[in-house]
Amino acid sequence: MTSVSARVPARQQSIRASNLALAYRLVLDAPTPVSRAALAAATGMTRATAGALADALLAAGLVEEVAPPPASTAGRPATGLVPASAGWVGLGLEVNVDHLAACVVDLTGAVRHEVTLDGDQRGRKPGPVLADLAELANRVTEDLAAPSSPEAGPGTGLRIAGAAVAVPGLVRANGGRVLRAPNLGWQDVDVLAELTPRLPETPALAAVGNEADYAALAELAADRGLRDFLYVSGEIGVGAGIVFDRRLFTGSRGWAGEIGHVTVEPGGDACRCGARGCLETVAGLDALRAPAPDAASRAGRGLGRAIAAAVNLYDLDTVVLGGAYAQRADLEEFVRAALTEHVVSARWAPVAVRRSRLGGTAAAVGAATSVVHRIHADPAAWEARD
Amino acid sequence: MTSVSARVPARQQSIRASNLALAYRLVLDAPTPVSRAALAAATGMTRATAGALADALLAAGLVEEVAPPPASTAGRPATGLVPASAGWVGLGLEVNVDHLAACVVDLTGAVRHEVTLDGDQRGRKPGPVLADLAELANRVTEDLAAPSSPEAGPGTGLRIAGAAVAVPGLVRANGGRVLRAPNLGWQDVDVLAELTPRLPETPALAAVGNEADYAALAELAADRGLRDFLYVSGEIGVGAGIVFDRRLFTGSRGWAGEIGHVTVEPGGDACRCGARGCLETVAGLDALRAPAPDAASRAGRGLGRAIAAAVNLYDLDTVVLGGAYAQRADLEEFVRAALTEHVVSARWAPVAVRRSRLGGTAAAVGAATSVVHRIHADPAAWEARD
DNA sequence: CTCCATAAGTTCATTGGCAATACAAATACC
DNA sequence: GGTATTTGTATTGCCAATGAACTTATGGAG
Repeated sequence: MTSVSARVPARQQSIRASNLALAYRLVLDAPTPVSRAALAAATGMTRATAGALADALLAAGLVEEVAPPPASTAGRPATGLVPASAGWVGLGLEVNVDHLAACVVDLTGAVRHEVTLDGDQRGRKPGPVLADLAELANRVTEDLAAPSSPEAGPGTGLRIAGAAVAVPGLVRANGGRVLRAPNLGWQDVDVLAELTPRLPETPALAAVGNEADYAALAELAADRGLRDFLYVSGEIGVGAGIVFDRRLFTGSRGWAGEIGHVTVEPGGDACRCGARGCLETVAGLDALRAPAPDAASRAGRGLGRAIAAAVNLYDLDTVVLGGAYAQRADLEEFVRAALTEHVVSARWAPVAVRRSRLGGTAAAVGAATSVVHRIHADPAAWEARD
Repeated sequence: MTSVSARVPARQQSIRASNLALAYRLVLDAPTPVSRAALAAATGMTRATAGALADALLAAGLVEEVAPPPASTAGRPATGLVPASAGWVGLGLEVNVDHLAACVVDLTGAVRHEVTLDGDQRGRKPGPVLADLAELANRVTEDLAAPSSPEAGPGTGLRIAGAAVAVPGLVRANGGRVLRAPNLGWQDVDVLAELTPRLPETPALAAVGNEADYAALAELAADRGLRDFLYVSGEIGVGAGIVFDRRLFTGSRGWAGEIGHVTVEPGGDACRCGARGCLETVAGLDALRAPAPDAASRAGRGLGRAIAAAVNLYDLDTVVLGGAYAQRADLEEFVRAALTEHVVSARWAPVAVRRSRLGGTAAAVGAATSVVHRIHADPAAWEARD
């Protein structure tokens, strides 16, 4: 998920690909339909060029034309362009401690279909879990193929562009291999290899990623105002996704955001990881549910210190609390207080804190969104595939 | 220092600029002289294109041709290209607590000239300090202009491309304004506005940045093997520079890497910033020099926890200890132990820890290097300026 | 109701940069 | 000295963007 400056020269088609992505980005980000002329004006391209790129996006099925609004000014009315609501969609899958989920997100970012299967996955072997997940995924793709399914909505003909799988654990970047998912009891599981043969309807393009990272992407898609933020997911384990410049920051190996093992109580309780005083030992669900009377304040303060460390180190302006934290207004207050106290830049630029408004399947939605993002980022690659 | 995806369309000249930078990068990174044919082979460009770009770099004075090596194989011997040792250079300036420094770095990354002025700057007003710094800078530029100065070396005719100033404090990105430099006693100082009129020989291109960030750049330039690392500078304050994918990561506002105020002893000593238990209170120079018998171990453990937090959050593979820490082998051991204990990924990928081998003016060198990096990154912008 | 101003969108010749190919130059090996 | 081999250069064609002219579609003035 990290851009690597390729040692490949730019050719004429690179500039076209770049401009096509630029034009698409404007259509995607605009709150209202965009005309070809507006595209040209916003970018500095000529209307001729903007028109040609718009036609290419139309031909690829990535945008749609909408009827011009009632003309209020002189001149020929503009035909608007909006992201296509039919055509390519992303498939998002999620393995979590207490449920499995599959969902489909279209190019507009809308969730078109979602299926969850509740059930404790702890202690189950990866094989059966992934078999269940594949069945869920195939049910979703079959629903999409059904001629007049209610989920498909007005624009039928949704085609899966690719899939991504969210897992609560450490994933090797570019590998599709889960190194360690302690709360599932998994160790070194090749999710891609297990899953791919069981998903006949889904093209090869697939990725495996951390649950918190994908949930952060879902949050980004849901709130246009977000740009640089920390998403903290509180479950049995505590993970974080960092979004910088509207892109996921996963580190070179995909292991960034391991906030759960930041030390918040030196010499504190022993953690599963072998160290002492990790955030997880005071603010993981097991600790939060403990009968100790000060569990919540202890968790809140620890969480606040860890988040303040992340904000100090990354220079972020917003923190979103997700997972189980989304229900805990008390923790939010502790975090807000800790940021005011510990973040150096807070006096110039206060850090916003809020709880996620997304449901329990944010990671699945984010995984699907990540697939859609690939199309958004490089529409030229999707021109021929129709 | 952060790349912002500009909403500017790619033109034909963009592709040339991109390819020129690609060719230059290869020349810069190669351990031995590079031929035009090797350039073509490495990138996939045709020899014609590579040759044209090489000629452009030569004409701009950014590379030099060297005599072909004694031919060992059949075929026409290749004329090698190396980064130019004459021509454009970067000017780096540094304000620090106990010294001022100015230095010049050429396109090969070599330090061509360096001047320091020792003296306690604490409590002095910004005006006089910056006047002294400007005088230092002007002495350096005059030395360069002198026909046969020993510093200029064989390739005289060094021209200042721009300047950058390192300051131990919080700097607003793109502003040139120092918000707060507690150890200098500065608050809201417009360094660029103060300095620019006093530097008649230096072009307008100038930047102001954090001392630790620039020191990290110097470290990067000195060690080809570095790619993603944390540089921690221990002085009165404790700062960090983060380099990710060989680029400085400063956050969107330039305030990333504020490790000095990560909480390492909850409820600990009061810090200048108003909080308690900040890293600075246990591992800043004042604490290290304190007579307490456990000062070093306490500092080492606190430093280790803070660095482990940064490594967990950023997914880095190397830590460089700089500033006063560069002399402290004892601290290095504490940090190494803490990383082994607290970093989740350490069992798959151990984190390397080492002390900086650069001297006390690393920040000045890094500042000059940052100017050189601008030329390296966009050689096309420097074609006409001759 | 007609004409004109205005804005959107399209067509076509021109321009800049790279690819492909052919060609010239310089060396090792037989 | 001739041939193979590699480097470097010149020529032609292609692609995508530019700029200007042209067509289309609307509101408003007379």
